[in-house]
Amino acid sequence: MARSGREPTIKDIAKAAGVSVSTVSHVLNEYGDISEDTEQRVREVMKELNYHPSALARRLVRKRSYILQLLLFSVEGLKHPFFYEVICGISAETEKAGYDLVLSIKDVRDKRWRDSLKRCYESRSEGIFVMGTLPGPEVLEEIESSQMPALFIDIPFESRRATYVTSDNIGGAMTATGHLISLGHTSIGLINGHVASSISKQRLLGYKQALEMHGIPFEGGLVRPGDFTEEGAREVTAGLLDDYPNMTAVFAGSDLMAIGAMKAIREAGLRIPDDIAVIGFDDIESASYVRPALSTVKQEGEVMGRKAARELLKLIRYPDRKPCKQVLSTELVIRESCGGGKVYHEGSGAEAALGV
Amino acid sequence: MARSGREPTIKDIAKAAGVSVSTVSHVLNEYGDISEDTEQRVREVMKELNYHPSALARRLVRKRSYILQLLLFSVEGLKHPFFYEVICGISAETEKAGYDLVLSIKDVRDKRWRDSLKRCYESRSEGIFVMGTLPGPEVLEEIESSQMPALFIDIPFESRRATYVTSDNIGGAMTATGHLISLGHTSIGLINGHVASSISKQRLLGYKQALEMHGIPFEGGLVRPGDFTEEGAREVTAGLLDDYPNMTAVFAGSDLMAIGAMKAIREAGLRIPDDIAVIGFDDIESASYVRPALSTVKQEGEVMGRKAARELLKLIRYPDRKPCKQVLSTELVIRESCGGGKVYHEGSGAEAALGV
DNA sequence: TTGTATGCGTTATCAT
DNA sequence: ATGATAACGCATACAA
Repeated sequence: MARSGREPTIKDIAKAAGVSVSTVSHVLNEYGDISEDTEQRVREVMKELNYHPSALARRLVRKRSYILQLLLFSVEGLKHPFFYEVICGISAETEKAGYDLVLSIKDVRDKRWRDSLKRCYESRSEGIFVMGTLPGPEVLEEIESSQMPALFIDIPFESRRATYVTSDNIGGAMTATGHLISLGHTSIGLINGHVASSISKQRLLGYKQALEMHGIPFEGGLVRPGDFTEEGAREVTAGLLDDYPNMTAVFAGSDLMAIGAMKAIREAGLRIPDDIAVIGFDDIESASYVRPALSTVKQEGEVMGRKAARELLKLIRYPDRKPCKQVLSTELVIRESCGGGKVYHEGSGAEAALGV
Repeated sequence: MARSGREPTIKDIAKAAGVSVSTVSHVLNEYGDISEDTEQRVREVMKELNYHPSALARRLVRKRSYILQLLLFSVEGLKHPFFYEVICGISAETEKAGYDLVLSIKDVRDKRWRDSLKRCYESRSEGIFVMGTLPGPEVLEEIESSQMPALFIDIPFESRRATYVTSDNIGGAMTATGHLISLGHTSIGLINGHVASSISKQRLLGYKQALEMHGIPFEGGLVRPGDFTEEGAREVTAGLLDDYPNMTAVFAGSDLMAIGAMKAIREAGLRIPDDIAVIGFDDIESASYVRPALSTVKQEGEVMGRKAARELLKLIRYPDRKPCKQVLSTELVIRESCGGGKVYHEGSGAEAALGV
């Protein structure tokens, strides 16, 4: 046994097995050029000494870190369940590929995000995932100039070594708006996210296109910027309700905001969906719990994470590959908050039993 | 400039600045024994060449990885928002301490969890966080025998180098049950988690103690093991409703299960809280969205994560320190699902405006 | 099939 | 205040 307190090294194994370090190295890396006998002996010694080759040393000599960074810009108070799903997808794929995933969660207001990137460079991360609400465009510049393969989640940024995955926000918004129109609504409010956010812009676009397709004139006042929070949406919706008494439906840019909108509607003494129909975006867990259950546009977080990971791995593996963005299709989930629709079965059939 | 394609090394900096590598190293590590002039020059060169010292090399020579592992055993379909909060807390503290946090999410059913640990050893992780539903007791044995400092979340395991943080499950369960009792309920169902899970055992204990304190006889049939899922709780509750028509309240071991219970209650044609009162555990986001809003016992995930991280860091820093477990207090959050109580204000005052 | 020697990019020890 | 040099633990080209 090696001196206690010290991790056994490849030398210890070699000595104990009576061979050279390179022989040990060869069995470690399965070169397949070691005799049955020797290999057996070496493996036994490794077991015996509980040997684990140092990834630190291996990474240094191979000049590869096998590390991927996940940088998440989080907004306080907005613990987005959607992120959790995406992360699960990313983790599954990167682990399968033999990478370590280093997680870094930064508050958007934390000005020290450069420190996180610096440490990411020092760790020689082979690539990076970026998600959440960017503290500013400098993040994009910084990452682009770093030349590091990068994959953005729901942040449409492309460069020579970077690309993104996102949902079909335009299509999803069109579907949502179209659903409301098909139910007879013509005065539809839009509670959007930050105007700066790209997904908000796209959803506005989809909203407009749906209106246009059905010959409904666009009314700018019906569009209000929320901030992706429940409370923000509640306030904005209250204003909308005051200004547009004829409005009969609301499309919110996220389920969280839809829930805020529902509160405002109820506070105004109106009923959902009888007086005002509501539809959201995301399909978070809560969407099926609120009453009435929220109709929404579903995004598959885990799938998004997996696709992101696979793309980043390709970018790393084939440095000359042109980054390829991916737009995932969305799915309309009809529950109760828009009325009139059919009931969406969620496996258990519980919704159906509850009646609409 | 260094040959393109290669990251500049400390040698490149030394050469370009006309000094030795050790001088560069000294400014890098702020020994404070380099002349103003030289330091200035070295720093300029580093900027110019966009130099980032290799953490790989540094870690090897220092024999420290500055890496912490986060192992999360996840149950499919149970995307626990609570975990997300805990992870945020862990990330914040570990990053502050200068550590990289390597995230690994494994499905409980995935038998290859040993691979994750193996890679964790190879990376020379200085410590590990473990959370979620363990695939078996072998995980504990494995981690204990590894001698690695370990911190478990909501998994009461202690050894020479390991300990855990958890909420006061007994106290929380007592509070919840006591709340129901104080509202006049005497026949109270308990939808618990897996019997094997320690937190379930503790919550059962708290439930029993509360009954005893108020002289209410314990009725074994009122206790049913759920599986922490919404659907499981729904089925179990249905059975409970059939078997105990006199039951007037239900305490669920998690908010998710409470929501499932609510569905079953409604399906049985009963009203909440008029016919059956319901209280949960966790205080996840959805708890405030369901109608009626769910009264529950709140656990602070982020705080738990921060405490866990601080404790693990101490364990690493002081190897002879006795691991110190932490039990965080819980808080009763009264909303609408138990009736009779006062209204809990959630900042916005929206609940109050909705009326109860 | 196995061994020897060199280097990966740092830090640290010892000189000067 | 600065420099030369030996580790750190491994992989690999080359020799035997």
